[in-house]
Amino acid sequence: MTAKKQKRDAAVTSEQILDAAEKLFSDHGFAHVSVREISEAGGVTKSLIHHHFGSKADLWDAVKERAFGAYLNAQIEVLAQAEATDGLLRSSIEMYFRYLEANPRLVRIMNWATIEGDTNPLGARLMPLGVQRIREAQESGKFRADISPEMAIATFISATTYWFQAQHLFKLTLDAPCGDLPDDAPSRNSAFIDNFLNIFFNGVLTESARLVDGSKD
Amino acid sequence: MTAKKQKRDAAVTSEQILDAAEKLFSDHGFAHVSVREISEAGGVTKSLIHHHFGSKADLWDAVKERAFGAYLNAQIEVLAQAEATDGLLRSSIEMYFRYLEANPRLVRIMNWATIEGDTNPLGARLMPLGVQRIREAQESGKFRADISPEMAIATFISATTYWFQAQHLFKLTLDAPCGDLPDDAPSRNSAFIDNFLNIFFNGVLTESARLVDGSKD
DNA sequence: TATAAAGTTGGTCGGTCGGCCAGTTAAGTG
DNA sequence: CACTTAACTGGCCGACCGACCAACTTTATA
Repeated sequence: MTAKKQKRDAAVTSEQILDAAEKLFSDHGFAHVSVREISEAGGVTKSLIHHHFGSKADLWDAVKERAFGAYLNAQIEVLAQAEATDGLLRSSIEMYFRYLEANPRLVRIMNWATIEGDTNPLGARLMPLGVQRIREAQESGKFRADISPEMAIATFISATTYWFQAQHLFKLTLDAPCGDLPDDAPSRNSAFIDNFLNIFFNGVLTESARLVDGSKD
Repeated sequence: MTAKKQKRDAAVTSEQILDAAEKLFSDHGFAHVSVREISEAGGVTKSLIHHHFGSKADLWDAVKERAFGAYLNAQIEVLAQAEATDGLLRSSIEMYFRYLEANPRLVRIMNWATIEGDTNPLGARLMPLGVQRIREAQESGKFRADISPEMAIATFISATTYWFQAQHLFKLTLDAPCGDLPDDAPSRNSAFIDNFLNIFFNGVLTESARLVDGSKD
């Protein structure tokens, strides 16, 4: 162990609290979780939570901030490395989708934050970037000019986000009627994003660009 | 007054309670609302709520059941009257969208129910109906064969539902960067559904069907 | 009208909540 | 080492919660 063991470390303790709170809050929502539960789950005293975070609401804010911050960092990294590639929009959408897939807790936190009226910063950050890309594609004649870039982005954010938000609903309704779809979550997710990208880009591309793209009809 | 006035009417009282509960629950969620608040808002005694509905949780169930039931009745009516028309799928999607637009409280109740793990019956009812229609369109060569009907329906449900769920987020992100979009909610909703249907059907139709449809490129 | 049934009320119970505070212990500093 | 600061603890408090109950009033029934 390179790190010397310490009996007290505010940073470590804070993260323990945040971890426990994130799990409980994302599972059951802010109102359904008590500070006592969090303290027990995190192996700390209830008073210690108030010492580090002030109030229960402040702790919830801290949990959200950490979760959204982690996503934004990942997204910035993704955009930086995807800057050069050609199918930037396509890969960005897929990246966003895969990130949500890999972080179900973030999906639930976003959902709680949204329904409680909070302004989570994810969409706000994504929107202008994507809009700009679509505008460029429209000017170069690849994308149809009669679609609104903002609404196209809203469509993609909505479709992908809600897919994970309501995954257990879709699982329910998909299991019963049709037998030709995969029944494990990963393959189902892949099937969804493939179909979505297929529909989305076929609907967005111009006639000429669609032929170049080589999409089958 | 044809109905004789009664000082006591269980049905009327129940609806008063349900109305107050629906408003408060949809606004703030189950956990954030107390039975006392509901009783005060509904002009009844707290004990009366327990008398009529048993527990707070049972009241919440009753609220959801009424809201979903009202939607299902409307949806059945819509499907019946749209049965004859040609663009059935298109009009069904638009009907669903307009119903959500007209009933923001239902949207929030659905969201609360979903995030709390409840199985709301809306998607389950819509899915098989829409899938069947898409299958027919595929067999008649109007829709592309390489898309999954189930995933196409999931895309449309996701996009439309989340649009209303996160409306205040979109409003926020749409206001700042772009000035060419309408700033009132109704026009914005129309702009969204127009763009979505435009993209969706262009992405779903076959080459030949797209030409017949007369969609501009 | 007698009687049962249902609607309605105010009051109260045990329990849990978030927050606070006085006191204790470990870490940092000179 | 002494001393300050920060991490941490246990216990307690008033407020509020959902649920329950006994009593009272109106409606329905026969």
